[in-house]
Amino acid sequence: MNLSYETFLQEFEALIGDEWTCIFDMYHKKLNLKNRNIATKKFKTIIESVFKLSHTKGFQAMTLRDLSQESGISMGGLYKYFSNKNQIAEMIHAAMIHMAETCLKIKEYRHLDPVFELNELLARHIYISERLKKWFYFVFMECKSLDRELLNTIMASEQFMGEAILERILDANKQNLSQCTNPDFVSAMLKAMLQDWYLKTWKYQQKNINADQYVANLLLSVYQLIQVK
Amino acid sequence: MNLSYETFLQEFEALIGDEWTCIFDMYHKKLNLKNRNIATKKFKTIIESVFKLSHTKGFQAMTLRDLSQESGISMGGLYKYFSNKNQIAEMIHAAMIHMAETCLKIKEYRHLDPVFELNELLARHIYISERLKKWFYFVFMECKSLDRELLNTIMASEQFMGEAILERILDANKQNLSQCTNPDFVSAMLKAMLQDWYLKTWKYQQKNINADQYVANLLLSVYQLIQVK
DNA sequence: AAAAAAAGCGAACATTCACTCGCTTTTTGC
DNA sequence: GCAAAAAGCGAGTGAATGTTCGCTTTTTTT
Repeated sequence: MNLSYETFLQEFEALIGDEWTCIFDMYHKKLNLKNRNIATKKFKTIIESVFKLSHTKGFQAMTLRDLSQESGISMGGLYKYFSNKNQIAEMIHAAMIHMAETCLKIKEYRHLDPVFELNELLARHIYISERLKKWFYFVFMECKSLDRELLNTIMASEQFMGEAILERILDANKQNLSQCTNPDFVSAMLKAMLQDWYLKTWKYQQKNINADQYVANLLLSVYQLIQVK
Repeated sequence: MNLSYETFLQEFEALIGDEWTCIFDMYHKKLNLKNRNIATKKFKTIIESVFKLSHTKGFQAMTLRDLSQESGISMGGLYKYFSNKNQIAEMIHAAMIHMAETCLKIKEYRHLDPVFELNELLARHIYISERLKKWFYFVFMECKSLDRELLNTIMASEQFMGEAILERILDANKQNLSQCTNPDFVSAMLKAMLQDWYLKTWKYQQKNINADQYVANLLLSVYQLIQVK
């Protein structure tokens, strides 16, 4: 059996619902927001405007007047949904981390076939970053507007992923399923490819490669790179 | 024969000299700078300060007061070396493009063994981006502070590189030197790896992988991915 | 339907920033 | 060694930005 993007999406919805209610759940108390219906819609328009503006001019260069105009919400109105500009970035980061971890950590992979585990790991990462494309892109590009603590969380989960990949390759070698001569480099390569998917979305869109095809190609490359027998 | 980073550095010096005189040559007329000796030194301290500050807080978030303090040059003094803040970014971009193109285009690769050509292409790119690490990183992260024209130049040279890689793979297939079933994906993968080298410098530094080792690993992967016979 | 609560508004405020300019110091040309 | 030119200085300026707050409109509760 192989995971597909469609089945992943179902899993995502069952697990998280959607990103806007997730943000609401995380922050409504802090911000004194009562009406879930209204607030989730506003979060959607605000954050999508933030994504659009920071994609073209960057988060720091985006002014709150820009955001007000783009979202159609007044300055005073905006401030009901965050307490200062930097908190917007923080909310996006924190919610994205929460969603990604919820999605990636439900499965306990250990003690299965390491090559299969590696496939699962890579596929799930592509799928979650496909579902949350703009979130991943934002977090990568704007991580400098962040405080140390959140940044550390991100770095940690980055490293966790890198090590997980490496471990599977080493396991596969140990179990004589593969003979990879440069596991460190190959795992770095695979991580770079996970990143490329959300950093260069336009490129793959232009080449008409969807998430499933990308995963298929990635897994083919894994077989060649670690020389699965 | 194989190019090494050391021999590349000699070539670079012979061709360009160093980055600061390059910037001086490109901009001294516009800025009315007369003393080459003084100006190149100042450019060095200013731009290195820009790299440091924009690495930690981003170019947009960096204020000219920050820059003044970091470089030890007064506000008025700084403005002798650029006419407005955004021009700093433009100068860095333009100079970096100029240096990279000078380095990459001297060699006319066509009509040799395509696999050899591919190796050369990749190696040269790693080496130039190693020599100009901070420049490449800055251009990637801060390209949003740019006007359309310069951005287009960058995009064009990006695409040129991608196509050059792809062509070599297709040629190798055609000449029956390799049998790559997914040339589009493999070329995307190689490009991603070129980028990873200057985006994640700290990672490879930590793993004690230098430019030559990186190239060697990359070339090994090429052989596996395009299945050289 | 009235009253209370929540959501939304935008002009006003204080602050910060990029940038300037009159001046001093250093370098260059003779 | 002196005059002219170049380089360097930093307080001052106007514009723009993040943030607030008294008020209006909409929604919820009773």
